[in-house]
Amino acid sequence: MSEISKSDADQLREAGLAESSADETVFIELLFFAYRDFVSDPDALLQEYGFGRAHHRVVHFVARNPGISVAELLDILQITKQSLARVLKQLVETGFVQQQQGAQDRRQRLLFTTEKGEALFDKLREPQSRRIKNALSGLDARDRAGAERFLSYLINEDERSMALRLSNAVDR
Amino acid sequence: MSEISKSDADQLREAGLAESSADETVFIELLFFAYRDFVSDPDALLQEYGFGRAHHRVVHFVARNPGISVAELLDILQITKQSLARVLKQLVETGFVQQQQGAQDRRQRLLFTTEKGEALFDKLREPQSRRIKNALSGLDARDRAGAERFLSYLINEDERSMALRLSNAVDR
DNA sequence: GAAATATGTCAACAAGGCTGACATAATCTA
DNA sequence: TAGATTATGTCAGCCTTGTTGACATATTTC
Repeated sequence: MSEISKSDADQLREAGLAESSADETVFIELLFFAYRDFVSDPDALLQEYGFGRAHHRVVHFVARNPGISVAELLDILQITKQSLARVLKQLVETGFVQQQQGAQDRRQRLLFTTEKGEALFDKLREPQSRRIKNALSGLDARDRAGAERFLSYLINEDERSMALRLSNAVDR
Repeated sequence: MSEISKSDADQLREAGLAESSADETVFIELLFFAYRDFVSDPDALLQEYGFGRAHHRVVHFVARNPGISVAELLDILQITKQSLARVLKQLVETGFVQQQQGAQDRRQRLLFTTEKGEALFDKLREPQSRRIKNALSGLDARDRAGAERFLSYLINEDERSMALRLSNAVDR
C-alpha cells in the first residue's frame, strides 16, 4: 500500500510531535472523499426523473425491505416525518412506490416498490455496485473483512445490529 | 465476525438465485449507515455557532491545509463557487478563517484558520476522531489496512492521489 | 371509554446545493 | 503592450431537503 503511506504521521509520532488524532484524521478524510464520490454516481440518473437523493434513499430501502412501515423507514433514514412524507408522496403519485394497509395493524401503511420502482432501484444501484465491485477487486478476503468490520463499527452501537440485519437481508 | 454474517446471501448464491450485486449491496448500505452516524456527531456542536455541515467542511480542510486557495478548496469540496462563497464569507466575518493575498500570484486569496478557527476545528474533530478510534480498536492491523484500502479505492481514480496526498499531509 | 400509537397534513422556515451573468484584478502570451 | 486567460467575488433567484410545531384521523391497547 505504497499510496497510503503514513510516513509523515509516522515521523511526527516518532518525534513525539503528533497528536493521537493523526491516524484518525486520515480516516475522517478518506470517509469524506469516498462518500463524496460514492453518492455522486446516482445523481445524474435521478435528474432524468426530477428526483433527488432523498428519493433514492427511500426507493432503495423500500425495495430492499418490501412491506416496511413508515416508522421503520424513519428509523433508518433518521429524518423527520415531514421530510419523508414529501418525497414519499411524490414517489407514490408517480407510481414508483405502493402503499398497502397493514394486516395485523391496520393503522400501518406498508410500503412496496412497483415494477417501475424496482427498475429505478436497479438503475440507481448499478453504478454504486460497480464502484464497490471495482474497489473490492483490488482487495483480498482479509482486506474485505476489515473494510466490512470497520464500517459496521462506525455505526452507533444501539443501531448496529438493526443496520447489519437490514444490510444482510435476502437480496432479491 | 458473527455479527456480519452473510449466511442469507451465501445460501442464495449457492442456490444460484442471487444476483452478483448482493455482496456490493451490503457495502452500499454499510456506507450509508456509517456515514449517517459519522456526520451526525459534529452537528450538535455546530448549532452552538449557528453553523452547518458546510462550515465544518471548510474549517476542516482549511485547518488541514493552511494557505489553501479558493480554487483548491472548490476542488476538494466539489461544490460551486457560490455555495462556498456563502459559508466562507460567514467564517471570515466571524473570525474563524483569515484570507491573505498570494505572494507569487496576487490574484489568489490564500486561506488560513485563526486561533479561533483552530479551536473549532479541534472541537469538531474530536467526536469523529473518537468514533474512528473506537471502531479501529476492534480491528487488527490487517483489518485496518483493508479498511484504508477499500475507502481509497472508492475515490474517483483521477482524484485519488490528490485525496491521499491531502489525507496523509502532516498533521499538526 | 380513555390513552397511546401510526400516520398524515399544513404552514413556515433554514441550510446549502444550483445556475448564469457580470465585475475586477492580476497574470500570461502573442 | 494589447488581448486573452485566470482567480476570485458578487448578485439575483431557484430547488431540494432538512427542520419545528400544531393538529387530525383511525386504530389499537389497557
